[in-house]
Amino acid sequence: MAKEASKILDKSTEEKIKSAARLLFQQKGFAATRTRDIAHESGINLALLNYYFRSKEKLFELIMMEALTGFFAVLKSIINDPNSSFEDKLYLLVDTYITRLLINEDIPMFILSEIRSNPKALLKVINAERLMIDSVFIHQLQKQIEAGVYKPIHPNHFLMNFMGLTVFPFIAKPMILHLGDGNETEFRKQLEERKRLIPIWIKALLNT
Amino acid sequence: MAKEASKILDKSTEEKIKSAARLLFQQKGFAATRTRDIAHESGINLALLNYYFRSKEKLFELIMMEALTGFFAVLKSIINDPNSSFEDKLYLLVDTYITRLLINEDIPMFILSEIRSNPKALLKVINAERLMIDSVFIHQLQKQIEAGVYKPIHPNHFLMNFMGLTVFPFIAKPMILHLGDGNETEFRKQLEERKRLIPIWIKALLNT
DNA sequence: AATACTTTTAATCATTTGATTAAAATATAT
DNA sequence: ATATATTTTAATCAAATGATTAAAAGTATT
Repeated sequence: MAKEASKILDKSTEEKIKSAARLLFQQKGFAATRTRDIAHESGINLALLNYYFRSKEKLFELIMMEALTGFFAVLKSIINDPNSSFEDKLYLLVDTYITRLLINEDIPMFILSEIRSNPKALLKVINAERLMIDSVFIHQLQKQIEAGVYKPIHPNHFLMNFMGLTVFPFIAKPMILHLGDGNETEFRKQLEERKRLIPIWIKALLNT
Repeated sequence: MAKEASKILDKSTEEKIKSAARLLFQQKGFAATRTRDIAHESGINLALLNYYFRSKEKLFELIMMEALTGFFAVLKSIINDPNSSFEDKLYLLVDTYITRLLINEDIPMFILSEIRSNPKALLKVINAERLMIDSVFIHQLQKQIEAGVYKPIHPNHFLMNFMGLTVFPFIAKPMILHLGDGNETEFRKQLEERKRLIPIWIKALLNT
């Protein structure tokens, strides 16, 4: 096989394009991103984008699919682990997601705003229907409620509370900074604090 | 003056365009909205859009400004009312915003995603710098904390928790429906429930 | 009714934008 | 070294898109 060297180069340009596309799609969304900007950002010729990925749409689908599978793979593995307790999962989910989102702050807005533009296409592809409500995590919560450890709560409320507390700050960051004291370093420090605080708060909600 | 009759017509077409623009901009965002779609949606000739509003940008700025001022006017009047207690404000904010957002579900995603594209331009225009942190609402919270009614919490955490619990469900609706039981009627009923529940939960957080 | 002003329309423009093509450059195989 | 295959480039295309224009239609004023 004489493709080793070229395959490496292939992958290198392909990956350059993907990285630039990831950056721009996540920052500006599909509609506001120009293929020329992706080409420029990755330092390649515009035609190479179509050579490697056929079209802007195809490239976008690839980037989005990778973002979604990355997002849900971690979620699935945590919430359906039969060997960890409800509380374990709570800590692990908050810690894992805040850590990941501090590295890539744009992911939540990217996923949620593009899902809003095209909910069926994007959500049907990933195999996540009733993912939460049928999970070990939620079953464990319901067991705890039945056992009297926590007060009754509808799983949907729990889900909204949990995601709201964890994910919302990343979505609303510019507004929160503006309405608050506007210190970004402080903001990131507070997000680190929330790894510890959110599980405590969630448990407080569950006792109310 | 001979403009009365025509003024009414003016306003009617102007308003038709604005309504269509509001609908499409809020649903699809600035970049994905075509002026032709606005024209078609409002049943007017494409040229009238420019006749009345000069450009797509200008029309967008108008729509966005009205959305922002509507959003913040209510907020300001509630959080700086010296005659209501902290708890009063809590109930009123949650109730007012959930009621409004149930009528126009797209507003939060619209505002937050467009602010993300252009934070300085959009946030500087509205006079809301440190709006929350310098409000009577937050001052009252701090008094209550000093008085030992609530446990200490950083105002930013409070703000993120409060907004997260209230606003996040509207932003993540398609995903929440997909991860949960997918019943939209049920979802709306749960949002109604949250008017009562969020203040209770917030107070639970503040006691933890 | 005649005139002036405002609103609306159809046609068209200029740019932007996603995509393609044919040739050049580079790498691989014989 | 030559031939073949792959990758890259510059030039160009066609459609989409925001905007303009000049004429038509409608309304108000005298």
